[in-house]
Amino acid sequence: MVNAPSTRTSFKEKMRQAREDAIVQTVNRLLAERGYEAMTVDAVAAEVGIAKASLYTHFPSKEDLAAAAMVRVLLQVSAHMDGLAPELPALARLRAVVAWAMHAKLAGQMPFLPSHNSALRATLMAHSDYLAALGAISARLTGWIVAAQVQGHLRTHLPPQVILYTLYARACDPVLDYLKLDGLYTDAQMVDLVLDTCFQGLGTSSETLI
Amino acid sequence: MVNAPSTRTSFKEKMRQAREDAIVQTVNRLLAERGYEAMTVDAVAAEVGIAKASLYTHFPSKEDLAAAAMVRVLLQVSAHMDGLAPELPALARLRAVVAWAMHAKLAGQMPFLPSHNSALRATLMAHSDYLAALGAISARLTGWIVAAQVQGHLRTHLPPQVILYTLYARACDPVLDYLKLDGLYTDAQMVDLVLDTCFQGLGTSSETLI
DNA sequence: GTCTATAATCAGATAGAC
DNA sequence: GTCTATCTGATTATAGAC
Repeated sequence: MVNAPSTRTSFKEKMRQAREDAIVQTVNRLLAERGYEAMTVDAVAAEVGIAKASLYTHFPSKEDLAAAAMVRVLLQVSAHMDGLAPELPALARLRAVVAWAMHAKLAGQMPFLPSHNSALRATLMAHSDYLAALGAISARLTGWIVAAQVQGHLRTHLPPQVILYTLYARACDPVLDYLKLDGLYTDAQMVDLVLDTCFQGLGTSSETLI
Repeated sequence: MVNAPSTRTSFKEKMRQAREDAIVQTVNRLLAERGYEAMTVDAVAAEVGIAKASLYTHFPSKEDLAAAAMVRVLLQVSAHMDGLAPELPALARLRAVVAWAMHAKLAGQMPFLPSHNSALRATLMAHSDYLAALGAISARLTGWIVAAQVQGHLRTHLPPQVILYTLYARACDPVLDYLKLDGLYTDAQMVDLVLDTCFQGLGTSSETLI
């Protein structure tokens, strides 16, 4: 037997996986550039360089395409979290995760966060892989948030949930888009500025106005 | 002459204006709920209770419809700014404007901020009324920001432009959407929480806060 | 001036050739 | 398995009746 069936299957599966990666990466970029509604399946197929019908052999619908892209990002975030030194203070790890996401956004690889009630939101909320990845990340981040509060690095009267949402929102902050349009700062400077406003706030500590 | 032409014209113009207001208000809400792409002209016409063709006698295109809604919000913001007591510190006025926008968002009356490069963005950037209103508000807010920095209430090493963008972004903060979904807080509590994270930041500092 | 009905276009999804 | 060609439905915009 020259070709063992398992070998052939494995090779084909590998190719298939590679192409799916290329597809999902393209979807990621187009989602970041245009958002879900404005991203067309034709554009995805054209950029990947395959026929639209071939796309549909990999993903049954446009919504699943987007969900796969979101899951990919979540898994990347999770992997990045795994790589952070455990001896770092929890606050430093939180900053690092948000900074990583901001850099991804500036690189055009961070799909928009589904804030407004789009058709996509319902799909994502029914997508078990997405929910699992999001839940896992949220649980870990919440643990870090509580730890940072215990260590006195995050303000304790803010509910952890509020801090978690704020970090998610800052990871996709449109301020980065505006600053990038101005072109006055490097990517690193923009990330530092937005991180600074996020953790330190806009106001001075002396102001006590409400 | 029983009916003076000017009177009839004025009355008709008044009716027309009233209907345009109803249209724009509906557009505002649908933009807030669904975003530009997902808002259909059919839906607008249906909610207003007129035929789609009648809509097109008021506004030549969907894009102009959205632009009118954005201009309406900007004019409302401007009017709100006019109504703020000038003796208030600049920081208090800035907080009040952002708080007003947040309440509008929670009430479903704040159309999304055109952050991602949508088709609408190009239209708005070519819409003179929109640019004029946005420019006027930005100039006034920047003046308040600089004043607050001079008074020591806003951190001086942050460029005013960065603070301005941050305030715009917070006025449409998706954190409000997430908190609202949880349903744990009143509108006022949510606004206070997000304002707090915006101006005070998430982190503690060496100096005591509040 | 408003509405019904329709044109024109575009996007998501699929059938069938190879 | 991939591509060309097509279907189906939705959406923007308009023509023509009243």
